Amino acid sequence: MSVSSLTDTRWRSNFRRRLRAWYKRQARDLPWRRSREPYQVWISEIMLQQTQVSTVRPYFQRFIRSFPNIASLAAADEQDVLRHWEGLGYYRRARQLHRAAQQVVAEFGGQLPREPDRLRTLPGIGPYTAGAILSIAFDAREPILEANTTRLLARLLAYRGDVGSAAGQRTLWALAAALLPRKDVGRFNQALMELGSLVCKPRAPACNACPVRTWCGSAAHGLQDQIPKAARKTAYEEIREAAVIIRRRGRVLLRRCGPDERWSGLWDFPRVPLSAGDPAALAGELTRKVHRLTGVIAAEHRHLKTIKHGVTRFRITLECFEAAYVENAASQPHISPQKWLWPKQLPSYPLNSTGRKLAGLVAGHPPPAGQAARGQRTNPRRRAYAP
DNA sequence: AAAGCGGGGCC
DNA sequence: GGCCCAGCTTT
Repeated sequence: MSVSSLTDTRWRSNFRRRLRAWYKRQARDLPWRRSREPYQVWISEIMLQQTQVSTVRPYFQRFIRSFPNIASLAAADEQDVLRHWEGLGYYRRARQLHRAAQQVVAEFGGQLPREPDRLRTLPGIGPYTAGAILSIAFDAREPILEANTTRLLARLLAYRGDVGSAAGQRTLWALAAALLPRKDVGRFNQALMELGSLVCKPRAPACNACPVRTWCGSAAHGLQDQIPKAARKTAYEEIREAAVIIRRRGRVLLRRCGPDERWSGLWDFPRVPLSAGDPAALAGELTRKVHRLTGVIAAEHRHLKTIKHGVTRFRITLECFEAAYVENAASQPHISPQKWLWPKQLPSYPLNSTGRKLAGLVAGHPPPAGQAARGQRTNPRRRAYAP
């Protein structure tokens, strides 16, 4: 199959027929396929950005139950929306989705617009998502291009260039557009993705089970393992950080991540970068950095565990500590909100994944009785100051 | 054009 | 341990 054969009408209709027949038999029963309501299509497409189907499945159901329509999402608390996103990653999606719902209410009368240009003005909706919503929900004749179809179409074309380059994107979008049927466009687009996901897989594609192998340039030459060309360079950076559970009379200190840091909008235990100094200086470094971050002085650090995790281009070794509150000695007001929370309150705050793990430790290990008593002496109970 | 943004599945 | 995922936005 080559770009020049795009003008061959008969070829394209045969391709579409084979693909649809396959999809009719093999389509998975996914929650978001049970409704073509624009709102539900929208939610699913945002959740599915860079996120696998199996991961999204339970999130979608809970989200729709809690926010059944655009108006209820627009009226919700951002924290509540984030809580439904907890664990899904790319939390900017949730904040943008929330803002977009408010924009739809304010500017579009509460209905998703059917015009591509207006749909694209909503935060979080780019070329793919707009095409997906318009074709699936409104049966508009709009192409899509994402991970599955990029691989599928590149293999069909035996495209040897970089599929991520501007030229590669132009070529593949053009093919996606040229293949579109006149009607039932959404089902066709989903069939392309499904084929890419179930058959035309990244490794060991099941070419023998492929309904469109006849037209595949890669299968014809045995190139399916080399196309698309892998252009990924990981280049991780190893860093060390520390997170501290600071206990104060039964409660623990949480802070909300600011707009310019990771996990913006989510809550986390106080977390600081750790220099690779000698272990003896660790306690002092922790006390100093946590104080600078939170205004709170904590001591008697006890190491709990080490968690390794990755985010974007960092491999993080996270040293988790427990510490006792000494005093609040903030030299300046802190922009990011922070709160002392009872362990039972933690589940109602949106946390990042390591924060969630530490929250589990808090619940499982209540503070020793002696520590609470010591905290009480150094910090006698008093009335809260009126603001 | 490249970087930032998460977390889990899978080999 | 590295690759991958129904991408979008900012620099």
